Amino acid sequence: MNKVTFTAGSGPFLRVALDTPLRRSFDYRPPAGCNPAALRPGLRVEVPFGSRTMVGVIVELAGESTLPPAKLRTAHSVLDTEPVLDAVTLDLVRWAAEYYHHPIGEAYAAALPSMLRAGRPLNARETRWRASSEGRAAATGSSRLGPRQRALLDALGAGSVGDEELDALGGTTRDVLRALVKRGWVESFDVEVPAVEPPPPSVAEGPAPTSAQQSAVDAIVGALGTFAPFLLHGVTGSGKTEVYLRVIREALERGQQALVLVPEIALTPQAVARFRARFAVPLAVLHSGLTAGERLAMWRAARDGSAPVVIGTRSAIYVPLPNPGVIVVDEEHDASYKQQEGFRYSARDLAVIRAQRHGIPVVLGSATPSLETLQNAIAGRYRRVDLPERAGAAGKPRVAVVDLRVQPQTHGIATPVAIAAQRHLEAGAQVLFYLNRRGFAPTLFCPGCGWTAPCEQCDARLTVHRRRHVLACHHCGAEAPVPYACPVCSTEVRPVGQGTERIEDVLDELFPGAPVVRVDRDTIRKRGEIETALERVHSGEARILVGTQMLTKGHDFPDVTLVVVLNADQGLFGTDFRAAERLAQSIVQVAGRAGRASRPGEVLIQTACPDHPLLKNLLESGYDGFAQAALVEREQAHWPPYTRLAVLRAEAPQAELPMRFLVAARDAARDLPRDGVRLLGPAPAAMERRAGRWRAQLLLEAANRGPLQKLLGGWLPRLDEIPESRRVRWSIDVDPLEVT
DNA sequence: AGCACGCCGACT
DNA sequence: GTCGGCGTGCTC
Repeated sequence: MNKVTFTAGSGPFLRVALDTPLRRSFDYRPPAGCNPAALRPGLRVEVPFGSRTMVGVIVELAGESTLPPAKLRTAHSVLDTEPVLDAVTLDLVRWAAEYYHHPIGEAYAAALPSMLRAGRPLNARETRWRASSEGRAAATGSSRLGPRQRALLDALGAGSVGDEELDALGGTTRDVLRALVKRGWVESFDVEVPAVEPPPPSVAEGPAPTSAQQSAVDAIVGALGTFAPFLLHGVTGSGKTEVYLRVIREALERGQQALVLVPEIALTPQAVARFRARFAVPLAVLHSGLTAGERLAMWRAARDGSAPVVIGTRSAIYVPLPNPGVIVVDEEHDASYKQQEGFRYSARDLAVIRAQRHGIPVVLGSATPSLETLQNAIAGRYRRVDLPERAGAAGKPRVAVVDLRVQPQTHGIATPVAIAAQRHLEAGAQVLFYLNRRGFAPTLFCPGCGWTAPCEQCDARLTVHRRRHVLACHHCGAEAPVPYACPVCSTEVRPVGQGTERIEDVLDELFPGAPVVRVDRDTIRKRGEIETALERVHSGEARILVGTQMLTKGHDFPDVTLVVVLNADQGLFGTDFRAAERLAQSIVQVAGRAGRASRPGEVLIQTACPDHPLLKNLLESGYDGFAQAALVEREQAHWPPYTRLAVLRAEAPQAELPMRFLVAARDAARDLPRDGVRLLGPAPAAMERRAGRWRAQLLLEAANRGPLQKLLGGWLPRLDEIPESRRVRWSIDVDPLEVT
């Protein structure tokens, strides 16, 4: 069947990406009286869309439109005089939208700071709101005020709020605000956002590089000006950062910019300070804690080149850069580079694509590289550079397993571990306990009838939080009071198993003279709190550290000489094909915290399966040995990096809908050229019910990207035609991190 | 996703 | 009599 092509008058037409989940762009006529020669991709436009007006990005100028002329509408205005996104960034976003099969408009929205998304000018200052003097008088006096108005005025107090805070307050806060502004009780004002911090007056030279560092620097610097991906594999403490710093300095001396991506949790003031101390140039730092205005200012500084060094988390991969020389992805194995909802892109993988487009080197650094990256190095696509020795040369830590089946224990701490900890504490050192499970106990159990406290919204058990006196669900956030007795048989219930809270208590008892600091999401709620906690460790005031993942990322503890992994078994039998990789990375990363300075370190791993091949491998031949064995297993089992995956997920409040949708989706692929792509499932998710919603998934597996991409391209547009698609929320995840 | 329109139930 | 529940159609 032939499609009718309309040529609606003569061009140019604007092909515009709009922030909607619709998987296409929209054509418009240029605004009245606009100079067609000034139109370019990357300019933002304000356009009518249904009954509202929206801000979009011109992605293409089209000579003709396939749309009937009567349906074409005219754009209201062009918002920019020059494109906000440069050619490479425009291309990168388009590439990502296609590769991850995400609606183009949402992809562009993800690449822009919120103020630009909202149509504010590139040079805008941030708008905030505060109570006027009349407003403050009204709040204290007896003026007629709605309860919500009073609450907002109280919240404002003597301070002010910006867009994020308003959104966080939620609901109809904006309407309340509007009413207060109208009455003159709240006024808006613009704040000048400090662009970027000025460089320090003097910069340090940095330590002399080791020979391994020097050859790594030489290799990467030698590749400046060409596309060259590097795997920089350096054990913890081998000085990867020093390599980054020296490569970046060289790029700066050539008048180029550097983009440094770091995992979400690692962007600490200390990490930034390390960069700031070395370069006599302004630094743009992009992370989730910025206000909308700050983010725009940083983005602008990167875009116009006034900040030659840009450090940021995942979304910084989309920052426009006029003259990039090198991209660094630190801790490239970190899961936070993959966005886990909505637009599910991998900033690490996009960094390689981006470097290719710019024709520059990209450095993927890690002590525990992902198996994907290792495989790329083995296949010769990435150049591997190793940093073997630990700078400061403390020697390798001694690693041993403690068999929980035979050793006596006190609430999750084996006696030999307690003795070792005592020894290290008496020697004046610090001890770190790692347990990836927060709360007091993972289960509340009835010894009478076997009942355990369930979450009403999820297929999960509630975790006991004793400090806050609640049962909490770690999957949906639901909370409930802690019952004294079993609701079924009235027997007294008790917490079973260990969480970080309980371990903290046990350690207090075992080592009364040694203050304990606990670091997990319950003790660290706000940005900056982790610094306070870590300061207690660095000052020596605290002697024992207990914590989750949070503790393993990017923090150094020079005086810790013993690291205890309390429960390795959780990761040994995970259902996901990446469980072993993740466990190995966690163990190696946390072990890397031990014995930094001149003191030898010791690592003890508690497990009930000391003979598990993964652990034996890791202990006997380190991460490299583990990775080698794991790659063989992946190849035999047809998992990535030897196959390519995509997951179609669906969820709905009704139990049977997601499966029904996925079965129909499977059928919709029946007549498409399959080309070796296998469809596995659908099957209910590992946790079928979560936050009151039922979930299921369909897995796609292929030997190569090509056929998988082709199938997805033909298939996904059909899914909107499945009747159930209106009643489920579905999403596609290309290169998923988890397939459970 | 929004948003409008349209058609049936329990309430000021 | 209407307010409002959510099915369904549409967005250049």
